[in-house]
This record gives sequence, structure tokens and C-alpha cells, in this order.
Amino acid sequence: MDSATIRKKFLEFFESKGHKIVPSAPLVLKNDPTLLFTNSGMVQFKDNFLGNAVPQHNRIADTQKCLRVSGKHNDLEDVGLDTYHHTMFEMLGNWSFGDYFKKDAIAWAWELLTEVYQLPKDRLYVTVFGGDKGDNMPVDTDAESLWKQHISADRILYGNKKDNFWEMGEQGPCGPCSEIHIDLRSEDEVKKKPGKELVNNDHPQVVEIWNLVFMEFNRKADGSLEKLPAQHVDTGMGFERLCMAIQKKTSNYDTDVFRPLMDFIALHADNYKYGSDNKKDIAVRVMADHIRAVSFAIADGQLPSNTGAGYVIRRILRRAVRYGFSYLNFKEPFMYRLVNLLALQLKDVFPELHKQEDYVTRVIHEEEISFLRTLEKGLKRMEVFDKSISGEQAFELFDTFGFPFDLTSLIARERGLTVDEKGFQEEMQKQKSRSKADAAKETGDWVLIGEDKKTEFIGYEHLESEIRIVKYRKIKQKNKELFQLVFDKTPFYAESGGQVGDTGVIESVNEKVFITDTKKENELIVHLSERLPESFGSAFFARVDARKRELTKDNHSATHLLHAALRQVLGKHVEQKGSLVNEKILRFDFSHFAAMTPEEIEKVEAIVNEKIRANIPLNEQRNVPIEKAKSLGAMALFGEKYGEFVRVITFDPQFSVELCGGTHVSATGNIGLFKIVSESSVAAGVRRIEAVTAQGAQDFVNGSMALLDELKTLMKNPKDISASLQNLIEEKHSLEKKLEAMYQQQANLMKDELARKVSKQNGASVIVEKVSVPNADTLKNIAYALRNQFADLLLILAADIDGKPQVAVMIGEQLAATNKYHAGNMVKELAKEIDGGGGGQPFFATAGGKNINGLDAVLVKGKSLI
RNA sequence: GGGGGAUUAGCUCAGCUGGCUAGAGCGCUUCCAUGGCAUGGAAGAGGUCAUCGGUUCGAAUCCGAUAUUCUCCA
Repeated sequence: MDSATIRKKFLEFFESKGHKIVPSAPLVLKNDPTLLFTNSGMVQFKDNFLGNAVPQHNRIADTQKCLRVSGKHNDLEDVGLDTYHHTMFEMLGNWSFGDYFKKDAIAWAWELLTEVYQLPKDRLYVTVFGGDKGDNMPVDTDAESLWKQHISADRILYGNKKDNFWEMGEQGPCGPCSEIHIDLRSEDEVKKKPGKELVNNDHPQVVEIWNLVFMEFNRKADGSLEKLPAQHVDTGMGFERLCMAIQKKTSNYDTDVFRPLMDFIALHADNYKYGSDNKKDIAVRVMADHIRAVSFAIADGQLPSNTGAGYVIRRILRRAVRYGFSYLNFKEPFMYRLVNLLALQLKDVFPELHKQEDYVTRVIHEEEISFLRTLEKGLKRMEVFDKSISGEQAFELFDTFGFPFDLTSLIARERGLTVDEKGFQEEMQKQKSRSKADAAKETGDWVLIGEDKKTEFIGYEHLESEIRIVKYRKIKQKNKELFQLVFDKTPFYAESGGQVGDTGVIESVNEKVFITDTKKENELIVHLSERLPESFGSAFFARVDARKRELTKDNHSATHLLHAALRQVLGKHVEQKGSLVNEKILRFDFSHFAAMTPEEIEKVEAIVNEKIRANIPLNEQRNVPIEKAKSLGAMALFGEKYGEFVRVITFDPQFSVELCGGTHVSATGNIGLFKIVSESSVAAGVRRIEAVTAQGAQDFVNGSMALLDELKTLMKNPKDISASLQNLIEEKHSLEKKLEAMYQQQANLMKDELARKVSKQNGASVIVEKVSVPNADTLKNIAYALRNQFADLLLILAADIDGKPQVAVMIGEQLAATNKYHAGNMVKELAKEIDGGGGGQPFFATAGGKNINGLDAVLVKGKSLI
């Protein structure tokens, strides 16, 4: 059975059991402070379990893209070394929200595995929660007796709290779980040692394939458990492992999920035969695994970058390049060539990659080029080491120049150098604790005041409202205390979809508290304040900063018009890749492969302004089923998570239809004026436009006009200001040249004059004179010119440069060779006469000072030094 | 968000612990040679050493700020 069929059968099976099949959520998370990436199937349903959102179906199943690159059990550096860890993997799951519970979950799991997939019953084991004294929890006898209806008692094992009691976090929903394990070893081995003894023992071929979580408790802040009002089921089955089991392989990498990628890699690595060299095999696995994580992250809108989630993606890609570079001799970009294969392979399951193949390929290619350049520079830097490389040096290579440590030690070994790995690790540790100290953040417990229910957002209609505080908590960051408040309903818009959060105040009869920002934590709307209201029990009057909201609205609606105009002018490949909308500016990142020409920019701007003047009324539709929204032509963004019902913002159905939760003008005319301020590049294949609207645009235009007027006036109103400025620059340049030539000429004249005053003393051509020159350069020029003329020169010049004294001493080449005179020492001595100091090289030195009247004394002393 | 680098000719980069009249290769211009070429030779143009401030007799070089950029950590 191929992997596509396995996946299809899973979804069909649960559909037949009344489940709604939903698409995978994006890999990259936007509004979750505790997670960067989706790391399990339940992430997209977190709010349903926490009570922040109401599920739209009570039975759901899907396959979810997951990324595990951090945390205790899944260090990125381990992936590829063994045969079963991955960065990106698919998790098949089925959920019940207050609907069916243990009985059906267990029965269906068994039916699917043994009847649909035909997995051998005599190789399956199940575990159930064996109880925990600390929590005062008994054995999960419900699960145990339910299992006994399907499987013999000796195949049911008890698990401890660590393996068989699942918790979302320190607080919140939790419950016992039941895992299904499979023994994939050969008959001989099974005879030697029963699989039972290897369950949960990290054996690569006796593995857990499915975890059924039965959520029935809530862990409270004091650690105690309370029964949830409704029971839920949350299951997760590793797709790659399941394929391995069904396809009777001994490694995930031997399934048809990875094999096509690996064959392609091996073929291009000088037709390497996979399986013949352990190190090379690892490299092949690393590359095959990592391209999946990187490609899908980019398709979901996460570009490689140097911070946060983007940095994780960069690191994954670079790790793959590093392995290819070191072990498979890939010295040119190669990873990008795998995208096509992957996109085709998963076209039907995750179409987002196939639809953006060109873009993703391009981003990866560019990123590879830049990393290979970094490697090249590092290699060059390594050339200076000849014996040993200290920990600090290795760390500097890594930390400052991005040169990976394992490459440093690899190359060191090749060249017979030693590397201090311990020292490197110490430096690394220092850096980590530095960063951690900086990012330290303490989050307090939520303190409940009113009834904890989902906050109603009323900000589309209201900017003011009476509200009550439902709960609050304290957070501490960089020694600054902040408070997060949650209201029963709120007019404050929480930052999302690029639009910044509202600010404003909440007031009661006797106090006023400023709301400095509004954010979303998943579905929860959180208001930030610098202090806690004293009487939070009472009602407050909440007021949003209306001016700011107004300006932000203008910018947000203009962003929609811009998006539509860009697609009209540049083509349908333009997709939003990022957006920032605040009261001052709008910033829009989009996929496009070349810099926009001035004509294109002008055209886009013209279209937007035309739509503004047409004063198109806003058509806002809420709770539109997503399928219907799409059929209206609404643009859904890759990497954005949409519910089943969405809000659709339309400005002329023929022009701009977008799924959007932001706030908008009632008609485009309100925007007034739209002005593009800049167009630039953010990454390969991504351009950025910054623009202003309304008052901002007016200020921008006025500012530019004022500047232009000022320039015109300064330049006496020329016909063509640009041409005359150009002229001015050229003229200045040529004048500079002429002036320099003049000085040179002057220096020559002075040189000739000085040359006539030369006298022979002690076998040297001596000149000791006072001169007046325009600048220090000229003095230097004279000295060098005389040096070229007299090989036995001994020159002492006391110069008046614009009223400042300076002394120059020059010794001719021939005389310098005798070491009789040292210009540096001489000038130091002479400098005393002008209250200054100086120095230089043995043959030429200068000194400056404060006392212009000392020049004559310099001459006297100068003569005495000869 | 925190740390460490970098910014010098059109391009790629040298320039040590202040004291070159700031250099190299490629490219460019002109001339000469060669049957063609990624040819050979000669001469030449091209620089606000990122910007602003400071220290110093003197700053490409040291210090601070800003901008841009690379890199590591969170």
C-alpha cells in the first residue's frame, strides 16, 4: 500500500464514522507566545480545549503538518543520524469534542489498524495508564476493559505518568492516554525476546504508532485535578511510522515518503549507492528530511531570516547544505532542485507548495548561494591557523562568521590541527546564558474575577463600551512589570493580520488606566496595561484611541486596494507575504521576482487612487462559509489559518475581495490619497512596498514639495533642477581637481625656491626654512618632491598653516640608509618649541603644536641638530 | 530582543600594534602587436576610506552614535 493510499484510507475511515475532514493548519504559528511551530495535531484545536473557542464540529479528523525542532526529545542535530526522527512529519488524528469517548476511540483505532491496514494482531501491544499515587489517580480500568474486548490481556501493558498521562502544559486540560505499539522485528528476533519487553524502550523497531488521549481533567494552578464538564478525545498517529509498519520496512526513510527524494539526491551525488557508507547515508537522510521542513515552512509564509521562526528555518536548511557539502561533495546549490519533486509528491494533500513552487525554489536557491558564500569565507579565514584552533577562535568563526563548528573540526582534522571543543562549548554556553538572561520573562497565573468565557469583540461597531474585567495576570520582562487584562467584551482590536492592536483607556468613577496595546494569544484577546486597576470588580468604560484607529483603518483598506492593483499590474503570481498596518504607514510584502519599474509603481499608485476617488462602499460580510467566500474570488493567504466561517471584505466585487478580520473605512473615498513611499527587496522573490494615506500622504507630499521648493530657490529656479544639480556636482568635482593641481603647482614653485637654498653640510643637502602653506598636504608634497630631487636631503620645514604651526622633517633615501639621522626623533625634539608633539617614520615625520611664535626657535634648534 | 563582525575604486578584496602621496586583481579608456580566442604589451582614468561627532601634533586605522549589512543566541 503506498503512502498516498494509507493517508486516504485514514481520512475515509473517519469520514465514514461521522467525522468532518479539515485541512492541515499552517506549520508556522502566528499568535501563540508558547510555540513557534505546529508540533502536533491538536495545536489547531487548542482553543477548543481551553474554552477560548467553540468547536464547529464535535468530530474532526485530519492530517497535520508538524515541525519538531526544539524541546527535550527532538534536537535538530539528531535528525538523520537515526532512522526515525524527523523535523517535519505528518500527524494523522481524530478528535471528539464532548462527543464519543474511550469506547469508540479504542474500537475504531483497532478496526482501522487491523482491518483496513491489515496490521498483524500478534505484533500489536497497547498501553494504558497505570495510575499515579501523587495525583491520587487509579489505573485507567475503563480503557483496560475496553481493550480486552479486542486484544488479549497479556498484550495490555501499564504505563506510568510520564508515558501515559498527557498534559497540555503545567495547567489546563489533561487526561490518561492509551498508546498502540507495533513490533516490526524479524521472526527470529521476536522468538529470542518478546516484544512486550521492548515497548517504550527506544527500540527502533518496536515503536509507538498511535496515541489516544482521553481528556477528562483540568489541572489547576495548585496542581490538583478536577473533572471536566465534557470529555474529549485527541489522537495522534505518526504517518511516516505507520507507512513503515504497513510497508514492512525497518526505517521511515525506506518508505515511499522519503525514497524518491533520497534516490534523487544519491543520483546527483556522483550516483552514490545508498547504504554503502554510513556517513553519506546520514547526509542523504538529512537532506531528504530537511527539504520537507524548509519547503513547507516557506510555503506557509515563513522566510528564512535571522530571528525567531525564520532563523530556525535558516538553520535547518543550512544544516542540510552543510551535510551535502561535507559528505556528498555538493559544492553548488542543490537543495532547491528537490522542491519540484516534493511539490508533485504532495500536490493533492498540501497544494500550497505546488502552487508556490517557483517562489519556494527561488528562496531556497538564494539562501543556499548565500550560505555557500559564508562557507567560502570561513574556509579562507581558516587558512591562517597552522597548529591549533582555540575554543575562542572556533567560536568566533561560528558566532561571527557563521562557520559551523563541525566543519571547523572536520577541516582541522584534514590539516592535522587540533580544535579545543570544550572551550568552544564553554563560549557557546556563555552566549546562551547571555541571551536567556535578556529574554527572561515571568508569567504569573491568571487571576479570575468574573465568569471566564470567550471575549466578545464589538470593535467593528463600537469604539466605546462598558466592560468588566474577567481575569488578569502579571508578567515581568526586563524588570518591567506589565499587566494583561481580559474583558467580557471589548471594543479594542487585537493585533492581527498585520494591523496593530488598539490603544486607549478604561475608566471607572475613580480611576483611569491606559491600555498600551492589545494582543491575541490564539483566540484570547489580551489588553496590556502598566498598572492594575484598583477596583477591578466594578464596571469600566472602555474607550479606544479613535484618531489612531481611524488612521489605521485608512491604511488597512488601502492595503487591500494595493494588493488588488499589484495583481492587476504585475500578474496573478503576486501573493501577500507579510503586512504591517499602523496609524502612520502601511507596509506590504509580496511575492514578485524583479524590482518594480518606476512606470509600474506609478501605474499601481494611479489605480489605487482611482479606486479611492470612485468612493467604493465597503461590503463587509461576516460568517460566510469559507467555500462560499472562495467562490466569490476571495484571496486566502497561504500560511493563514481560517475557520470554517470567515469575514469577507469587498471593495467592488470585480476588484478587491479578501478574507480579513481587520477594520476598514466605510467607503474608499475616506482614504483621501495614497502615496507609495518606497519599493525595495526583503528576500529572494519578495518585494516590499511602503506607502502612506490620508493625512500621512498629505504630509508626505507637502514635505516633498517644500523640499523641492527650497532646493529650487537655493539654485535660483533653474529650468531642469536635476540637470543643473548634476552639473553642479560635476563642476564641483572638476574644481576640486583644479584646486588640487593648483596646490601641487604652488608646492612645486615652493620646492624650486627651497631647492635653491640648499647648502652642503656634513655630507648632506641641508634645507632649514620657514614656509607658509595652505594645508598639511601641500607641506607633505613639498617634502616628498625635494626627496625625489636630493638623495642626501636633510630637510627641516617650519610651516605656518593658517596660523597653526607645523614642522616637517624629511631625510633623503641615501642619507636615511646611513641611519645617521632619525626624522621621528628630530621632529619630537623640535616640537617642544611649538608646544606640541609629533612623530612619523625614520625618513619622514611631522609635528604640530599650539605656539605659532615658536617657529623661529624651531629653525635655530633645527640647525643645531645637523 | 541580546551579543559579535563588516562597510576602502564599477566588481572582489589587501591595508599589522595610529605616521604611504591609500594599494592589488578583474573591469573600463587610449595606443601598439597578433589571422581568431577569457590573447600579449604599454600608458591612463577612476576614492568624501558608509555618515556624523570625539581623542590626537597627526585617523582608512582608536573611541562613541547613526545607517546599511552579515552572523550567532533567545
